[in-house]
Amino acid sequence: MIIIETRGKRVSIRKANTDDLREAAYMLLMLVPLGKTTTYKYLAEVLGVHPRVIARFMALNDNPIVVPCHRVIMSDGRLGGYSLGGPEFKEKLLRLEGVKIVRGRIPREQIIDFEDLLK
DNA sequence: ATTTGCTCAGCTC
DNA sequence: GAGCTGAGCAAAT
Repeated sequence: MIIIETRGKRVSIRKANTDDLREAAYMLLMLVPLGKTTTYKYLAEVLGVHPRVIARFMALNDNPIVVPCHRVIMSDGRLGGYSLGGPEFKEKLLRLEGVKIVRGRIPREQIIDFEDLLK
């Protein structure tokens, strides 16, 4: 995979096949610490794909044990979907990890920013 | 807070 | 290759 970065805005020239992108997505996700979350949008921005593609990748996650796809939420703080047990289960998992959910939303502080993470 | 329209890669056939 | 779909987004209401 080749990623060219121009003035802060990322432009990716994707010679990568989808499997490569998938793996990249999973690896980034594994950088998200316990008790924090990230969003489909962030991941999409970093990888230079459409957010829905990230969602698709998560849905196809074949190894939920090592890939914490429940930590990926929507950009507005709402939970988004979860194919293994539904959104209720996703919420349960997050609560279990110490993520606080306020009125159906996850507060900003608990959503990591890849800009910072990758420094 | 809710509705509306846009999106685009993956999927299916 | 054409058409459909969606674990989303953003603007307008």
